[in-house]
Amino acid sequence: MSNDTTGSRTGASAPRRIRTDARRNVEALLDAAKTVFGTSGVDAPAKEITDLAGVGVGTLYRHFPQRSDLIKAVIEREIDACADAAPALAAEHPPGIALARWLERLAAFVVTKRGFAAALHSGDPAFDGLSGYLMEKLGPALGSLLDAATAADEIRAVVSSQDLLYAVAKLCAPLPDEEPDYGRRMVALLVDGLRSIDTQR
Amino acid sequence: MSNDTTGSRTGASAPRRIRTDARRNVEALLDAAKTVFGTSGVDAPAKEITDLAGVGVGTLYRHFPQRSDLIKAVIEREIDACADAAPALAAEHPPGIALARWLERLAAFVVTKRGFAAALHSGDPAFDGLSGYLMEKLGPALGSLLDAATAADEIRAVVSSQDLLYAVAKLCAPLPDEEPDYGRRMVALLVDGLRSIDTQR
DNA sequence: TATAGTTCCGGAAAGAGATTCCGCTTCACT
DNA sequence: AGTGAAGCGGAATCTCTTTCCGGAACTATA
Repeated sequence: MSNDTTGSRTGASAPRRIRTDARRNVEALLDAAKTVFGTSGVDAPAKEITDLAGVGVGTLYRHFPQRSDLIKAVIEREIDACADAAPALAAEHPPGIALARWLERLAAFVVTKRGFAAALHSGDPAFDGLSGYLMEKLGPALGSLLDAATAADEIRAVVSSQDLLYAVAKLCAPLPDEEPDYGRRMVALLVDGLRSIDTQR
Repeated sequence: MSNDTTGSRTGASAPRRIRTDARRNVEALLDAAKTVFGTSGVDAPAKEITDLAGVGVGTLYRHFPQRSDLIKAVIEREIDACADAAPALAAEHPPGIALARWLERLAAFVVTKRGFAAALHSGDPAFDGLSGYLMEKLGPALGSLLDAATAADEIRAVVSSQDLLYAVAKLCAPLPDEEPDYGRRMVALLVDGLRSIDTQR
């Protein structure tokens, strides 16, 4: 009676490890959903996703009871990937270039993932917290790039990472009739501005 | 054989007048849709709308074969209302105040109508042209207010109506975790800046 | 490795809502 | 008033979502 059936040190919160097939299915679903969302939009039939993932519908609903759960998971995964790209860039390039490259990558993400801006602006309470997640994950990543670039005297210290993040998010959520790379151009301009140390008095 | 069956002067393009009951139903549907969209979101069941409008589902689909047609029509109607408000404001207030009031009204529209930002950012080609419609209708309305205010020396002539329009549209499409009146505040700030003639050298 | 106890899976079935279709009504014009 | 077109309602149909449960697969233990 007094024995912990799992033997785990973490206690009541982790009664058992997640089954490996379950994790594999979740990954397959997220991959499939990312692809299908890109092809047919976020309102694509569930069957299209489950077929591509090679699982039954039941499995989809087990892991993502609401469609918004699936959308959120896909987006959060992309945000993570974006954050993870920062250290590699920082290692490969001088600070100013690393920052520019990373912002380009962020802009590309926001521009191409229409579903992202749509979810962010949908007003659906299911997506509350998404922009919080964005700040939380990307804020530090951007912050360290920014600090490094500032310390190396490659940019002017005039913006916070939050300022930049929101600026990119808002500028890159394009209006339909805008030229397609309006957002990217504006961000590039912004970065050029930041890096224009030598033209300053 | 050679007779025009309608007797209309406009020729082939207007074979017959639109039936008054049809027009009445369209109006009822738009009113109902506006209300229901506000209450239950743009994905509300069609029945909810037709019931409120007091018509059958068939009637909805006759006039708006796609849901996006209905959404577009509702939004365009609000845009029209916004544009129509300009002359009245211009008649009642001095130019600078009229401009400020109108921008407040525009901001309120963008902020409250979540569906607007969502449609604009959805990426669905069905909504292409919406932002064009916005520019086309609101551009001149804002332009005349702006010209009047500039002529009366109540604001500085530093922005185009398109600049202002896009600025409002983008600033007021709020991220979920932002304070709710972030957009309104930013627009107010913008207007204050425009009107700060006396503090300029 | 064999066993017991869970967790997870697939896909049929039920439910919910969207969309079509057509006989009947209402309107505009003469 | 008569006539033909336009429009209407809502039952029927179709599509997609969501639930449900018998059985398969996995993990922990001996």
